[in-house]
Amino acid sequence: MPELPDVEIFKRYVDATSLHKRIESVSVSDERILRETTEKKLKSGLEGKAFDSAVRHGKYLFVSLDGGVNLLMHFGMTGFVRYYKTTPGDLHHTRVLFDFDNGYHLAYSNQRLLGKIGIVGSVDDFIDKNNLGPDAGEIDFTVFSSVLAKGRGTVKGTLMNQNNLAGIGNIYSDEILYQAGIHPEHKENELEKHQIKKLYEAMRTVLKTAVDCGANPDEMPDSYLLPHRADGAECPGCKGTIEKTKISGRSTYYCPKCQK
DNA sequence: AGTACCACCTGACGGC
DNA sequence: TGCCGTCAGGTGGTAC
Repeated sequence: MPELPDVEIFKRYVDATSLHKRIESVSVSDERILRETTEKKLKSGLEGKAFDSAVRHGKYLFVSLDGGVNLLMHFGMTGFVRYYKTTPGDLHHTRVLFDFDNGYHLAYSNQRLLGKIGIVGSVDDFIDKNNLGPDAGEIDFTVFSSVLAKGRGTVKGTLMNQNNLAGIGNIYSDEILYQAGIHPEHKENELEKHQIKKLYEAMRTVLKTAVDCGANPDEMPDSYLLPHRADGAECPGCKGTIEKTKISGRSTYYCPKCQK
């Protein structure tokens, strides 16, 4: 699931539960989730230290520890974190577990193993090295416009490309385009100025609203596509029919009447 | 340089 | 009941 709003919720969750507690031990139950590190390195880097603060960039979460080290977390499609004292019955697929000195635990769960856990020094270096664009929640209008002006692909593809701007995935690109009234296959360099402005405003509003709703579609306004994101569903705007199609291999939902 | 497609994984669901 | 294909909100490599 996790796109920018979801990861922002995870960040707040980690901030609220897991900071300033001594990490007694770290255990990895599936090494395939590790990125450029090993269980041994993770243990030696984290055990005995404490999480200090969490920072999010796009869909990545970095949790800093004393000593200039950061735990890197990416959630893929099925990842999340959970803080608890007694192992919850509905918690499966814990890949990495952090045990704190207060008897509580933080689990990084990820069913499909598409995410990753690692250790990085500087967050800025990581962003540079991976060519991540500015965070979608922070990008200013001028930069946003210049990004959109140069590409020749579909608007949807551009919004989802993490090298352009970081944090938007399949779900929220659909929502943003729906709110902006722009067809997902619109060629990005053929967008008019007022459409780019509208897209930018929609992006900001959607991301903020989603975070305010705890990234939970059930909490979102009825005027949003997310609660109606199904083939044949009723468009909350025009009462027409939501259609499903595929754009660059990803399932895409949109309203043909509202989005031109 | 930019875009399209497949592989990486697991599990749920519908059809036969 | 069981097997099979398909699909799922991400990313990175490779091939055009």
